[in-house]
This record gives sequence, structure tokens and C-alpha cells, in this order.
Amino acid sequence: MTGPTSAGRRETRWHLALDLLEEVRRQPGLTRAEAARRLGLGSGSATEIAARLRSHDLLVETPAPISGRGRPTTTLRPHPRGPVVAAIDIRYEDWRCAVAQLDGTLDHVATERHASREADAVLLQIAATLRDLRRRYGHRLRAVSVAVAGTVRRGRLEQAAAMGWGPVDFTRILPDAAPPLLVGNDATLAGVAEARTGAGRGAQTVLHLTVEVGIGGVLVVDGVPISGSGGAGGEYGHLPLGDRSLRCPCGAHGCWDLEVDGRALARHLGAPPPADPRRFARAVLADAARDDHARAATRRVAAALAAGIAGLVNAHAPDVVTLGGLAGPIRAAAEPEFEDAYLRGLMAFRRLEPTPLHTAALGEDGALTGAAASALDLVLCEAGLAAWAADAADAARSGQAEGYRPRTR
Amino acid sequence: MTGPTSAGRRETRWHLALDLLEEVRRQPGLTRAEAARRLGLGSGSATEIAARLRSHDLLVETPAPISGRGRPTTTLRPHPRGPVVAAIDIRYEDWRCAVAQLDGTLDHVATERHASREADAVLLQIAATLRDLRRRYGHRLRAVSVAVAGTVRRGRLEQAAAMGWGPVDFTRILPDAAPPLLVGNDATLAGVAEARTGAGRGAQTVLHLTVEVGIGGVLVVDGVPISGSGGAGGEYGHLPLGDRSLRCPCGAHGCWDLEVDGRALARHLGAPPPADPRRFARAVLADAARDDHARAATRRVAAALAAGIAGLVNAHAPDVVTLGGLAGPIRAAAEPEFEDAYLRGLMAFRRLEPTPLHTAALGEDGALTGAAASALDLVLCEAGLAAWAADAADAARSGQAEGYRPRTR
DNA sequence: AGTATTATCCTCGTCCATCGAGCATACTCG
DNA sequence: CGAGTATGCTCGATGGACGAGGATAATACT
Repeated sequence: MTGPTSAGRRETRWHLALDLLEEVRRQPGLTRAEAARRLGLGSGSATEIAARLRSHDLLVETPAPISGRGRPTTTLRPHPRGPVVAAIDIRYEDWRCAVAQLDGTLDHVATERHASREADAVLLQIAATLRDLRRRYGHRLRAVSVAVAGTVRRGRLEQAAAMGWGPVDFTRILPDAAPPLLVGNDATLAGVAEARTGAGRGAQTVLHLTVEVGIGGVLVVDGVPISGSGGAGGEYGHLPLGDRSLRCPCGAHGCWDLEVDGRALARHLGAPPPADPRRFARAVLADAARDDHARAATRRVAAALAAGIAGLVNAHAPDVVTLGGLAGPIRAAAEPEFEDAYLRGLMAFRRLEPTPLHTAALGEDGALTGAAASALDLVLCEAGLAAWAADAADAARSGQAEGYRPRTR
Repeated sequence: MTGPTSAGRRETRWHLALDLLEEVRRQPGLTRAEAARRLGLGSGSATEIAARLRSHDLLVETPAPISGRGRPTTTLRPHPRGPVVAAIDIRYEDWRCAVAQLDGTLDHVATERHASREADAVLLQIAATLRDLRRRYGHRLRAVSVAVAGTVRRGRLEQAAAMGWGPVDFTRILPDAAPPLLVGNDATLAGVAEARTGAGRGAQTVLHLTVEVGIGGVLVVDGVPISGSGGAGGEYGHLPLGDRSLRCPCGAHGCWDLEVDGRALARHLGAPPPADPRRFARAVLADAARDDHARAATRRVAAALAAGIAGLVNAHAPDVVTLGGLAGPIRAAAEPEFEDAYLRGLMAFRRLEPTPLHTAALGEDGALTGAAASALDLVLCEAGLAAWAADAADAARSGQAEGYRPRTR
């Protein structure tokens, strides 16, 4: 009489449906028959699962383009009234916001310059946008994920040196009746995106490294970022791979951070520490083609970057390394020195098949894409789907209570 | 008529039973009622699952010691005719073998000195032992796992410098009708053991580091080692944290390896490279209390070790670091210098609560315990249990077939 | 155009892991 | 020895998943 409402039951309830959704997510526009084949489903199960996903506004089926003989099948796509997540990327000069459906594709990407770079002002703007999204999507908005260039621990931003922020509590940005909030380091999230859908796609273990001011990154295994206790890992820039006599703003000495970015280029050129190391670095890299000093400085930085990458390849044996931010341009500006330092830093047995280094494929969308992906992870799990189904049921019930709805569902 | 024999069905079939076994494994001697509570099982499900595990010779229930009122419950223990795995640890002077039951406790630990250190000779001895185990346990022997101090990639030993071995194919050691074979790096496996049942127990992310000749280790997340492509990771010793002018036997320069072991101590003392760096290191550490030169060398090595550990803590943010091999003694021999270098290497915000460094709890059993654990992982999964059940059914059927059974299977 | 071929989809009866409720059981405590 | 308490077992119900077989919708061939 009570029905299968227990927790244990609920958890297994969406098992295969979830697998199907994951397939669709991995390959948007997948055909239903193909998905069933991949999951090893019989046609009966496929029918049942597809029907359930349709009736819960999770997927729609549209006739697939026909190819060859046989009865045509349908393609599976996110439902137009299905769950969505919001992804936000806070950058130095602006912030971006996007909405993503179940397949992870970004919609409504909007970029807005900071009116003020103060944390309060930025958060206020974001909060207004989220209120708007909440109005527009209602309970369809299932999660919010924020990417920011700072140290994130236990879902809190501890510091964002680039923005000049101290600890920030992001829960303020949420509207009432809030969906779950995730906060993540931008390089970590970009790494997740590159590993799943970017230059590391298909690889099991991906090391993603980004040079902006200093160097950040993450090791991603099977699409999951290895980011340690409370998510505070990924500070590869603070491995002591550099000159021990240099003190890092982080408090340690000899950090790799100090050898690979605009600050390092300035030091090598005898220039004072630049106010905007990124801009400075781009200028020096552009000069490297004709200016001897710029070229020499670039080569030193390229070698320091490549040697560190080789060390990390030794330590972690990734299948592929993806390079974001300035790492690609630095490599390109001093290709021979970079490759030489990389190979020389590898253990001999790894040199036969050196781990490939790829430039990040998602460019500046990386962090935003990764934020969307991590938010979707919250939706596309058994608990998330169960909550979605329960919400829909609640909505239907309260709709009845409000008046006109016949109760025969 | 055909019954639920499909693959998809099989997989979910052992789901809860598996969870129960995992609980028993995590805490041997767990009581049945307690296990049901932890898994959120109703008493009906608990009864069914326990009955199935009993009937498949996986668990036995013995009356639990009674405490307080109420009906007494039973304790769950591995079945005396249940599946077992073999764990082997190949070390410099000897090799060890043990058998483990489902709860991971080691039985019949035997140590045997190498008659010859040649790979062929060692493998021959091991093969004989495994044939013996196979005879004794028959199909109960479900997996064999070998720990060895070398580079393992895709299940093959690429090289074991300490033993003087090149590539070795371990499949030779298996008897006919062989159970699956796993080969793993000893430091990696010791890390798995420390993280699950040793000094890192309870922590989510554990960094295990072992100093023997050079330094090895692994990051273990939720009990799973992060060992990269083909398992060739964990070569932390080949991060370029050391003096770039020193060439490492691995082919790279400035490897951390060269700064933290007996070779480093010898270098600092002006002695020639020792034939047995471990023995040499122990001697120097013992002298450090009274000999100034030994003390100075020890301090340098301790500082190099601690600074590198701090860098890795920055990079990975583990919940705890476990120190195996000589790492503990080196730390103890120069405690102040070690702690100072560790703290100074941490990023400032980590110094408020420095990640704890614990001496490995399993001592020389670490690799063996980890090998057993990784072998058990093969058994305690849905496919493993399904295979076990199928084997038992086959045995019963062939037993019948050998006599009077009609062929109408 | 009509039929064969192919591939997919749907319906139906079955199976069984899991569930909760209620009863049975086995111990301690007073 | 009964009251109290905690656990185990039996039972009927549920619903996700399954396979078989028939229905369906396209192309390919004659």
C-alpha cells in the first residue's frame, strides 16, 4: 500500500534511465537505437525508459534523418521544458553567464563588464541575473555553478588574488528557494571541460595546465577532477620547481608560478613587476619574433614551463596534457626550446612515446563549460533525477489544488 | 522460460549484496544488524541478502557476543570455503606471499629469500608456490596480485632498477586455468593499503610517499590509486625539485629522487655512491646522533624531503600524508629541520592547519596488504561475484556430469 | 507499383530484487 | 517468570527490467 518510496528503492530507480541520459550527454543528437545498443538494452527496456524520460520532460524524440534500409529511429534531445543549470565565470575584467541543458551545450551566453571590481558589486550583479533566471525558468533551474580564479575550499572562496578578493561567501548570489550552488576554481573547471569534451576527450587521465598569472591546473581522471581535500588542490604553481631564492606571494619559496608568466618575463627583461602580467606577457610574446631580449626571455620561460610539465608527466603519467591560457602561445613562441626542455625532462622510457601536449580546444569557454558540466553532474545522478521527478509531481499536485485541474492526472 | 540471465540484469543482481560485503570488508566482524542499519536495509532485505551470501559460500554468520537486552544478532565473517586471493611482494632480498580472504586479512604469510636474484629464478619459485596454492584452493583462488619495486605499465613490468631487471612478463608465474593476474608498483600498493586500512584510514585523499632508493608514492582518492595511463604514474621522485646539474639514472635532470635517499647522503658526505643505498642510509641516520657530518647530511636530506612534500601538499591538498620506508626515520633524525622546511614550503593559507604527516602504519606489510586489497577488488565487484556464483554452479553441474547425470543440462 | 529486406518499435507475460508490515524469536532485566 | 527490547523471518505487493514475437516504416529490388 505504501508503495516503493523508500530511499534505497529510489536510488536504483533511475539507474538505466541515467545511463541513457549520460550517453545523450556524451554525444548530443544520439539516436535511440544506437543508445540502446551501447547500453546493451533490449528493445522492450529501451521503450520503457524512453517513455519514462519523455513523460518526465527530460528528453524529446524527433525523427532521425534516414540512412539506409530499415525502420527509421529517432534522435534523443533535451526536452524544451527539461531541467537546466546556470554557469557563471568570473574573470578579471568581466563575468559571463550561460544556461545549459542536459546535453551540456551552452545557451544564452552573456558577457558583462564589471562596473566595479569589488566583490560586493560583482556579486550583486550576479544575484540580479540569477533572480532573473529563476523567474524565467522556475523549478527548471536545478543548479548554479560559479567558476572563479581563486582558491576554493569546501565550497567557499578563500581568496582570489587576481581580483584582490579575500574570503567571499557566494551563497548570497542565490535567489530564494535556491537551487544548489557550486563554486570551483576556473582552471579546475576548464580542465574538466577539456577532459570531457575538449582536447582531452577520450583520454582517461588528462593533465590540464593553464598559465595566466602563475599557473593552475588539475588532473582529471575519468572526467572527475582530482582536487583534494575540500577541492583546494590543483595549485601546481606552488610546487618548488623554480629558483629557491625567490619568494612567492603565496608565502613559499621557489614556486613554479614565478617562472612561467608575465612576471617571469619582466624579471628576465629587467623590467619592474607588471601591473597586468597577462597583457605584459602577450606583448613580450608578440615581440619575440623580432626582439632578441624578448626572445631570450620567452625561451627561458618556455623552458621552465616545459621542464615542469615534463616533471608532472613523470609523476602522473597522464594520457594527454592540455594547455590553456598563455601556455599555448608561450610554447608556440619558443617551440624548439620548449620541445627540447620537455623531452629532456621526461624519464627515458617515456621518451619513446612522449605524452602529447595539446592546446586547449575550448578556449575562453573552458571554465564556463566546465562549470555547466559540474552543475549537470548534480542533476544527472539518481538523487537529482528523483528530485526532479518529485518536483514535477509536486507542481502537478499544487496545480490541482489551485483549482481547475481534473484529478485524473 | 529463459530466465533473467542477461548481462544487464546480472550486473544489478549483486548490488546490495556487494554493499554488504564491502561493509564487512571495511570492518571485519561487523554485526548483521549493524550492517543492515548502515546500508538502510529493511529486515526483509537483510534476511534475503544474508541468505544468498550464505548459500553462495561467501559469508558465515556466527552468534554475536550478547550485549544488553534484545534478541542477539550474528557477526558476519568470510566463509571458510569462500573465495581467496594471493598476494605477492617481491623485495630486494626476499619475496613474500600471503593468502587473503574477503575481509582482507592476510593468512599464511610466508617469506622466502631469493636463491638467485635473476628474474627467471625468482619467477620460477613464485610459479611453484602459486601452483601449490592452486592445488590447495582450486577455484577458490580468484586472483593473484604481485607487488614489485619497478615501473609497471599496462599490467607489465617495464623495469625494476633495484632488482636489475628489464621488462618481465609475469603471466608465466600463473598455473594453468589461471585466475586473473595483477601487477602493481609496491609503493602504489602500499599507498592503497595505508589509505584504506593504515595511517590514512578515513581520509578521502591520501598522499603516500616512500623513500627506499629514491622516492615513490601515490595519491589515493577514496581508496583508488591515481596512477595514470596504464598505471605508470606515481613517479614523484622524478619531479625536478632538485639540483638541475645532477643527472638522474632515469635520464632526466634534477630529480627529487637524488636528494632524499642514501645516494644523497653519500654525496653530501663526499662518499662514493653506495652499493646498497638503504643500508647506507640507515647507518648514516644511526650516526646522526653523534657525528656532525652525518647530522649535517641528514639535515640536508630531511629538508629536501620535507620541502618536496610541502610542494606536493600544495599541489594536491591531501587530507593526510603517510610516510613509508626511510621517510619516517629521516624525519625523526632531523625533526626540527624537517618540520621547518615543511612549514616554509606550504602556501601561507595552508599553514594554519598544516596537513598532517603520519608514519605509515602497516610497516613492511604495506605492499602485501595493498596487493591483497587490489586483488580483492576484482572479486568484490558485480562481475566478480557473478563469476564466483557461476563457477560454483558449474562445479556442481560437472560433479553431477562426472557420474550419472543425463545430458539435458 | 508491388514485394522483399532490413531495422526498429511496441505489447505482453514473466521474473525477481526489494520493500513494509506483522508476527515470531531470543535474549536481559526486574 | 513475565515485561521489555532488539532482531529475524514470512508474506504479499510493487515495479523495473527482460525476451519473444508481432507490428511498423523505411529502402532496395524486380
